[in-house]
Amino acid sequence: MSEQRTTQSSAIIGALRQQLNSQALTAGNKLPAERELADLFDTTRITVKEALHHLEAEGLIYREERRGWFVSRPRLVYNPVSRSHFHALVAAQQRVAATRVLSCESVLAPAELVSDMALAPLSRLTRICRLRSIDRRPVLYTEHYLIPEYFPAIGEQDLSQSLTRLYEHRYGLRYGRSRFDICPTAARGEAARALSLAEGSPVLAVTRINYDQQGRIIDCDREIWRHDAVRIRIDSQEPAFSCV
Amino acid sequence: MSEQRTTQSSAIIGALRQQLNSQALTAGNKLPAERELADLFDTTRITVKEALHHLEAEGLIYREERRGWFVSRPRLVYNPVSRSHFHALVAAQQRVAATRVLSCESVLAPAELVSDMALAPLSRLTRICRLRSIDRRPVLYTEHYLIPEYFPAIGEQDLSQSLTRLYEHRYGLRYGRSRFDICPTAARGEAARALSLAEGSPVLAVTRINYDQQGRIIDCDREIWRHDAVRIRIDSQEPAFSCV
DNA sequence: CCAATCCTCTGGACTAGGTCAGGTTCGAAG
DNA sequence: CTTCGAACCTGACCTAGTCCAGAGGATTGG
Repeated sequence: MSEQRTTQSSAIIGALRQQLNSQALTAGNKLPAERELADLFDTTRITVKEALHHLEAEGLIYREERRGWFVSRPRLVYNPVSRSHFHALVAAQQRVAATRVLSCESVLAPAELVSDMALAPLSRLTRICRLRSIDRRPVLYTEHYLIPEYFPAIGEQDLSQSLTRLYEHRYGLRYGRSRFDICPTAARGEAARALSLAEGSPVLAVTRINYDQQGRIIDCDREIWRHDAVRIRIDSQEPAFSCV
Repeated sequence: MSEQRTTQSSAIIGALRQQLNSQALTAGNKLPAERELADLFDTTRITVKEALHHLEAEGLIYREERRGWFVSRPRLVYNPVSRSHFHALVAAQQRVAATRVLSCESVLAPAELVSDMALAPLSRLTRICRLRSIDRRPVLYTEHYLIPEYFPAIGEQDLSQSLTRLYEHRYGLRYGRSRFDICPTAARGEAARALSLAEGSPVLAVTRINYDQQGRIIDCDREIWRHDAVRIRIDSQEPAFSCV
């Protein structure tokens, strides 16, 4: 309303935003093809694409490679600090979760983990890659790097369930403290492919290093979330943290 | 190295990434103009732009409106849960902080805050807008919404310092618990202008609702971070949190 | 009934430019 | 020494297409 100089792409953004608000386009719906939108707004595909990228950055819509643009569903509210199980968390928000195990193998520890996890150089770790979906849409790619000594024969277990539960029930390991890093970045490589995202799409990377109750590092996991699928919520109970 | 079908834009990305790694382009440096890069790589500006947007999404470079593209500095490691003071935090990471107060006025409570803060409809709140910089680059736009009854004549105080400190020293209010929401989204309106970001650039929005030690809501603040300027790090001390 | 094939729709990647407006700089006027 | 304007630099925004490859549905042959 207070916008005077209105560019074409912001006009498209406004029009689509209104459609989204007014429920004319509802969650899961497919938008018209880029070419159709270009005709509709009497402009070129590049301009339309720019508007779509804008709404994508806001998290209102997302694209699937060569399938089209779709209206995003509400973000999953996620508290990485509470050790909630993905399936339970998703179910609690009236959504349907699924987990697919992509791989479980022994790998050379990546360079950045050697320092983060205080490993000997050239250590080997067990890497578990999984892809998790909400309402059939892949939203989370995870890589777990485990210290193999603590997890003998983990490859024979059912890895599509909660690993936290598996650690505890099967290996008697309980988490003590953890360190979380939350970093907005871009999808690359395996994660981009698994989430069927274009290389370079914005994602939220959550890395955590987990210690057991004796303070030993037991594993590290990297979560790559589609940026529009999640909202992180943390309740700090008491001001029990020191000031810098 | 394992990329077989290499697109032009990914070739540009690779070349620039290498320059960035090899310190040929170091933090704060300006990249060649888009037109120059297009000549250099013998392609069009649109293709170059796409590559630059990719590196921007990763957080390696950033742009300033009509000034050019620059190499990002290391991200500030930020723990929103610990109540650290911005200036102290930045100084601890060998950087220079600055705060500019943009405005301090009484406003009608925005609709979403009425429910979040459990206010009466049409309540008035005191809004303080500030812009914070690291090494002279604006990286954080904040809006604080205060319950006016608790903060008489706050407009006459020095608002460029830590508000936490002001609350405590001047008004005798100490934080109890807080709720944080961390949400990757896109810059819009005032925040985009203040951070001199193009509308639609990715940002990280951190919203928190603060309660005092008696459990009364005392204020709410919304932080809009340039997405490449920050890495959130949280240490969970003990597994004192319940599972969902 | 099923599988292989083809055909269409879609976004991905790209070319080759143009116009515009805000930012910077530097010289000339005061 | 300061101020103000012109020239120039830069990204922002836009046109008008082309070609390609993956996804998915329809058709066809066994």
